Amino acid sequence: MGALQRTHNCNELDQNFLGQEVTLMGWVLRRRDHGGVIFIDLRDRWGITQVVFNPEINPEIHAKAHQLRSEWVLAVRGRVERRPGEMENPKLKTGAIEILVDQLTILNTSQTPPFPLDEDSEVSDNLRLQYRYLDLRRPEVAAKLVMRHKALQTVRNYLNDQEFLEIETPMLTRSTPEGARDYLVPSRVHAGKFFALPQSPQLFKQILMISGMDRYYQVVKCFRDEDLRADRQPEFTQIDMELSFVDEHRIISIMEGMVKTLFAATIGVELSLPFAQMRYEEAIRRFGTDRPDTRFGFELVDLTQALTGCGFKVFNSIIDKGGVVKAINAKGCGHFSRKDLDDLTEYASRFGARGMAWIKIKEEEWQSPITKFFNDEEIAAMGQALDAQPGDLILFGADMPSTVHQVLAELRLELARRLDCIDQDRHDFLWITDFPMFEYDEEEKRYTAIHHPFTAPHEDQLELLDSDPAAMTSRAYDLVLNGNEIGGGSIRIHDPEIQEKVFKALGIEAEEAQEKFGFLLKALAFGAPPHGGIAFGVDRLLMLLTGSSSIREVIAFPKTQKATCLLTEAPAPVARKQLTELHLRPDWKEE
RNA sequence: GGGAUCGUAGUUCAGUUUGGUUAGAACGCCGGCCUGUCACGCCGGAGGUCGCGAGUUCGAGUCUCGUCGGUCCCGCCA
Repeated sequence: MGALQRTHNCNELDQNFLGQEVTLMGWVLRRRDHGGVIFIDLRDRWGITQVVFNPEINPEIHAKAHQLRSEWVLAVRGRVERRPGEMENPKLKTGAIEILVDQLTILNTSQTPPFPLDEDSEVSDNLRLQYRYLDLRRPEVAAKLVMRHKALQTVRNYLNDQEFLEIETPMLTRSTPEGARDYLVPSRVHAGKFFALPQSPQLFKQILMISGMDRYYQVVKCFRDEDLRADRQPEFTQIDMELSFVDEHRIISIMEGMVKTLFAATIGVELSLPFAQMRYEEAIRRFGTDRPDTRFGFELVDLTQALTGCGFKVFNSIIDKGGVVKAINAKGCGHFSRKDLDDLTEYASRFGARGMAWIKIKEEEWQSPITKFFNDEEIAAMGQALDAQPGDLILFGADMPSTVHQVLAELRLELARRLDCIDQDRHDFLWITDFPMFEYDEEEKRYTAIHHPFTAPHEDQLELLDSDPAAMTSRAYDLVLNGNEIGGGSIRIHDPEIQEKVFKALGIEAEEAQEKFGFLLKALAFGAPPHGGIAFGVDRLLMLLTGSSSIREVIAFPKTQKATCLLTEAPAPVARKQLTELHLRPDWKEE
């Protein structure tokens, strides 16, 4: 008798297979030992099938089955039987049948698992990540990796159909200024020199366009050595793309097709095209953020003009210093208690608010510690601007614009969460366009690129490069879904002269530009086609598609918030000899 | 770099407010019984560095300080 060969998986047998001899392989999910008959739920990647050991059929095998325990690995051969009488289990796809076992091979035993795999019980991240291989056996966890696979396959098929080429770019590349902190790899061959892991394949994909590849994509790991969040890991995956001879409209329309295909294939949602678009300026003005969640209201209203010269000193002095006063009308929140308001104020303070004025709109009066400072005209103006009705609550932000915007943007999200007024079935896609080219960095006393230094400005604004860079807008675009940035890109500069001017505006001198980006400038001079691209965050996208609360859930082997891997215990010390080879001398205390 | 929160049996958690006898429950695990269960049932049993270290106290799971780890957030990062 040879070794058993698997004939089916644990999710495919039903009445159509009655009477067939089959062989299944999998893990013991649960055993129900009645002394006589023994039931085992056998689990594999696909599902669960009940296998039965009956002492009357085969006493020897039955005795052997008695010792089976959780997560032992089995091969069973037997006949597919209809379950007797009322014994069907509607919860299982295979619930109408069972396997009457006449041959059992124990392929492996297992220690008792450190946490239960058979239910969706809460297990600490600590344990889950330490025993990630067990965690991944849980169907609901495995399902997320399955969906990730399906999503990537769908995207690849779509892009292949659109004549994109999948091309790999180096993981060992050079560190470039701007952007996030690099992960560095010391060179053994060149003492004192370092590779950097890519933050994105930005320059390579542009060079591929210059190479005439025309359309490139890659499912690619990117690395940023910054602190982690629920939606940020130090290594993450992008669907990265670049196209030649296109403008932003063409790119946006191709991407909309891709996203529509993706949503249909993964979660069966039919999106209607095209997606909404909004200029950056409008997003900030109405929502305080460049990634607004448009599933609910509470929009920002600018009261600066209406309240200039008002009797409230706090507002006045802020306006005098160039600040703004904006407010949101929390419709129907007039009943909020003092504690509710204190909580919101405390919440606002996390984002830089130094206080939060509020007004409760009552039938007979405006109830607030600050109403007395305003005259009738000001109150009327506010009431009209905010559409204030009895029962409403007005929340104010008064500070420099960036602080006000951040605070009110976070407050409106917090309000929506508290009131539970977000329609979870909605998929609000929104393109944000016309970002500023530059923003002024107070610390470094220079302009930095909002997107990156290769983003093209609008051509009719080129003369502003010298006179007023801050007023320039770029040909960049982000795709936002329900308040989450899931992708972003731009049309690039393909003219080396403009590229040099942009570097100059960023305070990067010609010499430095040559040293750091000389290879790109040189390439641009050899007939670079107009081109542009975009990249999607695969992990965030999958987090949204699976309804997960962290991207760790959709990454097979994620890192903890302190950027360690609990499974492998990386990072770890290395032998002194390895350091010497790399020309590194440790200045840390050795164990 | 900073703030918040959690850490008690293999797991999930109660006990910490107000320090005081032998630290409990459920699930899991082990043993026994059980021929139709599917979260099987019944009976019995084992299982604890209360994260770690100092301190206060006659006495610390409980109070104080430090430290380690998980998570969330600010800064940082597109």
